[in-house]
Amino acid sequence: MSELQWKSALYHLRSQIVSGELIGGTKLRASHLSETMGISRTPISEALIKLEAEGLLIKDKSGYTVRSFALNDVFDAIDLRGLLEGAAVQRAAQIGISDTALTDLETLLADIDSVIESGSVADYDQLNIALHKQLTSLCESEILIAEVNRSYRFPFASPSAFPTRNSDNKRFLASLYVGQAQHRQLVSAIANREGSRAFAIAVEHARLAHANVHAAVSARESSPQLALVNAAP
Amino acid sequence: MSELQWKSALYHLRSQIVSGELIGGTKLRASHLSETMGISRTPISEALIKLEAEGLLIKDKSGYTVRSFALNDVFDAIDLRGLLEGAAVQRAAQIGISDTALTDLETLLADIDSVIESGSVADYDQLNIALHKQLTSLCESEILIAEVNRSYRFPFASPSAFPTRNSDNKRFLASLYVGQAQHRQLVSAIANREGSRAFAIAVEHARLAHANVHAAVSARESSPQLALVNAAP
DNA sequence: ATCATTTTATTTGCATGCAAAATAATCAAT
DNA sequence: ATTGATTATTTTGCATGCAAATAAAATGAT
Repeated sequence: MSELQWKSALYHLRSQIVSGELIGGTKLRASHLSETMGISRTPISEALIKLEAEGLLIKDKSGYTVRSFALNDVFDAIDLRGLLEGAAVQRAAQIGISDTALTDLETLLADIDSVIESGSVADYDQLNIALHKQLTSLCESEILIAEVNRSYRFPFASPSAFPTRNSDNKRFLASLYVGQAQHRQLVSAIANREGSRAFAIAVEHARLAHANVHAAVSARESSPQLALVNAAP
Repeated sequence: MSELQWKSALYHLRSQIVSGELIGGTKLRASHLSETMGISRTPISEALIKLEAEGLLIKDKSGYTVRSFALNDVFDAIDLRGLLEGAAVQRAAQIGISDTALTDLETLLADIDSVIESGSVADYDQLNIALHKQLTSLCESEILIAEVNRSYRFPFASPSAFPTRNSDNKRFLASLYVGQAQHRQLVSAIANREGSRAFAIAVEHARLAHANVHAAVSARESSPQLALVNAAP
């Protein structure tokens, strides 16, 4: 497992940014990072270029700066994900899916049911992501799939954002049930070739995350997914 | 005008790819490009990384390859643009726009009318892009605006694709009139705060490009925008 | 103190050298 | 001829040196 230098720099910097360790507005200097990380500037620069393309860094005439996110950016990113996932499932419904694909989806639904009962949030996360990926893949558009996945690049916009924490919280538990009900509606809509229904459900499903963000903010929970978001003005 | 080396490499390579001079599947070697372009490998590598992030190149374990586009990728990219522009104008309609913004839009509409009459396709292109940018900007979501602009990165998906050529062609002239009618409908929907109408018109407006692609393909026109698309299977 | 100007220190953009990896070429054996 | 092993060539990934650009510090003027 050759651990390329630029990759480890990329992963390290990205995790520092999304964890909030590097707050918005921080200037990142290749020469300085090179010293602290003990690797040369060339692979650091590569990592910085890629992080800029991901939208986590902004480049001005001299140097990179960690991007600041306001709360409305969070909502916009969530809505963007809903829009793109919606387009994907709408197309999936229109073209129809195979029996085996439907069986796979139903297996995933059942698995998610059991992890909700068992309360294992880590497993829920993983299965939830798997279901979303599976649903998206059914649209048979490489370009659309790539854009849906790209919309997950900000941690607060990923489908697995917020539900993962505070599993003993009632409101959170309710949102799990609602979300899972929407998953079932989504699969049903696709199976029945109801494209616009599938679209609407996916958009609304993403909107669940709005409520979770609001809850996290008003409870002043230090949610890891919100670490890279600036204090509200 | 400081002409950075990596920028000129980026522009040069990008234009070679979108013009079809470099066809899909071609392998791009930094060392070789360095010699032919007379600049060192470092800025070449930067350009290649950025082109990969743009989706024009694919990187396998060793080296970059020019991406191949099939015809269905073209339609998918056009639909993606329609979806994102649609989301932007829907939001614009929902939040409402200022009087001055509406005046600006109407000025652009009138300008487009006159260039259609005068038949200057280059001017049409520029004004059409300007109108689309203006419309998109009204959604007041930095994140959405960025994604709409990103959806223009493949030349065949940009709003100014196909209409620019064969201005003496009847079918093409008709599509200009239809497109401009849709522009007016779009502005009217936004002014009237009719969000879902605006969305639907934007999606349909992008679909005009489908017909232009079909026409270009069946006429075997060597359309510059289709240069990077592979021969149909 | 505030601001402008010069000086000093960093930092970036680019070139290039080099080892490790990958590709291409050569040859051997079936 | 095809396959496999060996060698030669190219290419990448990384390190690093250097000039030009940028930021920071120091100095001086009001």
